[in-house]
Amino acid sequence: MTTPLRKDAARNWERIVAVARGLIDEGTPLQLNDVARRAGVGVGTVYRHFPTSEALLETVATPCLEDLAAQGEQALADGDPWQALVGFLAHTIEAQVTDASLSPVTAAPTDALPRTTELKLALWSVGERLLGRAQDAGVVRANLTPGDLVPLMCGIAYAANMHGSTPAARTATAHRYLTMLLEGLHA
Amino acid sequence: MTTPLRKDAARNWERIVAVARGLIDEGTPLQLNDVARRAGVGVGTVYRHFPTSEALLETVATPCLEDLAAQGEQALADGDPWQALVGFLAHTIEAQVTDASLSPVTAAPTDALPRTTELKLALWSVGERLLGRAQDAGVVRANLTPGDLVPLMCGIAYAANMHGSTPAARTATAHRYLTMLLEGLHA
Amino acid sequence: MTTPLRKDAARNWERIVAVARGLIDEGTPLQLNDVARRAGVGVGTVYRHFPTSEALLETVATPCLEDLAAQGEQALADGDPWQALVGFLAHTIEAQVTDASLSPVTAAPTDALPRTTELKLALWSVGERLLGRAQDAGVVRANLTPGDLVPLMCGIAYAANMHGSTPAARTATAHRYLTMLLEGLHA
Amino acid sequence: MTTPLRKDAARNWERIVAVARGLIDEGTPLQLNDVARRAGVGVGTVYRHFPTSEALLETVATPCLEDLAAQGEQALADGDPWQALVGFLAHTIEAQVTDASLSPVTAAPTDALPRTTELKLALWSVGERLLGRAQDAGVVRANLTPGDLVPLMCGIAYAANMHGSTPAARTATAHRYLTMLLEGLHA
DNA sequence: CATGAATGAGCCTTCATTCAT
DNA sequence: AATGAATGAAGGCTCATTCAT
Repeated sequence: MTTPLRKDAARNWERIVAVARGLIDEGTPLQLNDVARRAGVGVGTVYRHFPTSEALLETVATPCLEDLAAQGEQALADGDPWQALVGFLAHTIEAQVTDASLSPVTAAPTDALPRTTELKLALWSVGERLLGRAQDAGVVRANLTPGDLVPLMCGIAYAANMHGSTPAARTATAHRYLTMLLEGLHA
Repeated sequence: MTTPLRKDAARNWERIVAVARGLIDEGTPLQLNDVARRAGVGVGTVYRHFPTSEALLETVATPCLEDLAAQGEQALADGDPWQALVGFLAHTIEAQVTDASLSPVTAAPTDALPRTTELKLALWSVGERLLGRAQDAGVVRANLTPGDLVPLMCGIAYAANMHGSTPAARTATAHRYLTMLLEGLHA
Repeated sequence: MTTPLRKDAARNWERIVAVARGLIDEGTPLQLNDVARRAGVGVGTVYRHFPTSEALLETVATPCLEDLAAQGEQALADGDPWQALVGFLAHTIEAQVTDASLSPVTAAPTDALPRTTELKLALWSVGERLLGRAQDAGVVRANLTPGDLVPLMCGIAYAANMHGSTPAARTATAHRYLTMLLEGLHA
Repeated sequence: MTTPLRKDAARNWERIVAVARGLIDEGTPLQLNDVARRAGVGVGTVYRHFPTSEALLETVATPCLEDLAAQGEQALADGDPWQALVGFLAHTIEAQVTDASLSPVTAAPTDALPRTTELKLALWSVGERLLGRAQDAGVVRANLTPGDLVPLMCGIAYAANMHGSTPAARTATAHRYLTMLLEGLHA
C-alpha cells in the first residue's frame, strides 16, 4: 500500500528508471551520481527514490520478472506438461539473454526490494509446479529438482553470453543450449 | 628464456602469489596495494612483479590451467573416445568450481600474460580434438561444436556456484549438471 | 549563461582560488590535493570546481588577462600609434614579470578553459591591430609580425626573471629590455 | 685530477651519457632509472657516475658549453669588436635553440658539477670582455651591462622556441630576434 | 520534496633512492 | 664496480553518501 507519488515525483521516478534502463542496456555501470546527471535530477532525488543502486537495478528488472511470472501462470494452463515446461524455460533464458538487468538480480543472494523477493519466489513456485506436473506425467526425469531450474537457466544464459556477441546470436545459442539440456532430461 | 630470479626476489614473488591465492580463495577483490601490505612487501615490489592485478590473477590461475591441459593430453591417449571427453570435461568443471581464480580468467576476452593465452589455446585445442574423436566415433551428436565447450563448462560452473554454498556441494552439483547435459549429447 | 553559484559553493570557490593564487605567488607547484588541504576543503570539492590543475591555474590568471585585454582596447583609442603600442607592450611584460600565473598559461599550447582561449585570442588580436596601426603610420619596421609579439614579450619576461631577484628589479629590467628592443624596431 | 676510469667503467659512462643525450634530444624527461634501462646498465651504476639527474644533464651539456667558451676566446682575437660580439652572441643563441640540454643548465641558479660553474663563469667573462671592447670602441651603447648578456640570450632562445616548431625555423627566428635587439644596441 | 555541493576514504600508480648481492 | 630488487612517500583521481539550502 504505497502512498501514490506526487505528480512531479512520479515524473522524476520515471525519468530515473528510464535513464537506468538505458545505462544497463549499454553496459555502463549504474552509478547513482551518473544516473542523476543524465536524468537531469539531483543526486538526492535519486537516493530518495532508490536508496541503493541495487534497488534501482531491481526496479528496472521488475517488469520483466512480472512478465515471466505471468507467462509461467499461463503455461500452467497448457494441456501438454512437457510443452508447458519447455516454453516457460525458453521464455526465461531468452529474457536473461536479452535483458541485461536480469542476470545480476537473479544471481544476487539477497534483494534490495521486497517486490523482487516476491517475484523471485513466484517464479520459483511456478517452475516448481511446472516441473512437478511434467515429472508426474512421466515426461521429465526425476533427477531434476525445482531448485535446479533457476541456476540452470542462469548458467545457460551465462554460456550463451560468452559465446555470442550480438543479441541475436546469443538468443540463438541460448535456445540451442537449452535444447541440448532438455534432450538429456526428456524421459 | 626467463632469467631465473634472485633468491630474495623469488621469495617475494612466492609470498605475493601466495597472498593473492588466499585473497582469491576468500573472495576478496585483488588490490595490489592490499596484496603488498599483506605480503609484507612494498607496493613497488608487487608492481615490479605484476604490472596489473590481471597479471597476478593469471599467475595464480596458471598452475591449474597447466594441470587441465596436461590431463587433456592424457585423455587423448584414452582408448574410449566418450570416456576421454567426459573425463576431460568433468575435470574442467571441477576445477572451475573449486578454484575461484579460474572463472575470471576464462571469461576474460583478453589476457595479461602470453602464457595464459597459450594455455587457453592449448585447452581449446585439446577440447576440439577430444570432441572431434568422439564425433568421428559417432558417440556425440554433431550439433555440438568445439566453440561450445568452454562456454558450456563455464555455464555449468556458474550454475553450480549459484546452487551450492559449500565447495563439496558445488562440485557434486556441477557433476550432476554435466551428466544431464551429456545425456542430451550422447548419440 | 553560467548559473550563479550557491553562496557556500561560491565561498569555497573563492577560498580555493585564493589559496592557489598564494601557492603560485610563492612558487609552490599547484597540486590539487595540497590546495584542498590548505583551503580546508575536501579534494572532491576542488576537483568539482577545477577538473585539472591547469583549469585552476588559468582561473587564477584570468583577471590579469582580462585586464591586459581591456588596456589593449584602451590603447587602440590612443591617438599616437607608437605610444599606444609601446604602452600596451609595457603593460604586458610588466604583468608577465609580476604575476607568476601568466607565463605558464601564455606558454601552454593548449588551454583548459574556453575563457582562456578567448582571452588569448583577444590579446593576440589587439596586438595585431596595434602593430598594424604603427606599421601603417610608418613608425615600426616591417620585419616584425603580429606572431612575434607574444614570444617576444614572453622572452623578455623570461630574461628579466633570470636577471633580477626582487619583483621591483625584475620589473625595471623588463622595461629596460623592452626599450632596447623597441629602439631596434622604431623606424 | 680525477683518477682515470677503468676501461669498463669508462664504457658505461659513455653509454649513459649517450643515452641521456638521446633522451634530451627527443624531449623525454631524464629519469635515471630510465637511462639505466636504456643503457643496459644497472641503476646503481648510473647513480655512481651521476649522483643526480642534474649532474648527468650538465655532463651532456658540457661539450657544448666548452665549444661556446672556445669560440668566445677566438672572437676576442677578431679585429672588429662589433663583429666579434655579434658573432659570439649568434653562436650562443644558436646553441641554445639547437641543443635542448643548454637552457635548463643555463637557467639553473645552482650547478651540480664544478665544471659547469667554471664554464658558466668563463662564458660570462668572455661576454664581459667582448662587450667591454665593443663599448670602449663606442659601437655598443652603455646601457647594456655584462650581466644582461646571458639573460638576453636565454630570453631570445625562449622566444624563438615558442615561435617556431622545427629546429630550422627556431634557428631562423632566433637570429631575427637577435638582429632586432642588436639594432637597438648598435651605437 | 528536490537540489547538488561537499566530503574524504580509498584505490591506483610512479619514481627517486638505497642497499644486499 | 656493477647490479637491479626493494622501498614507500607522494600524488592523482573517483565515487558513494550525506546534508545544508
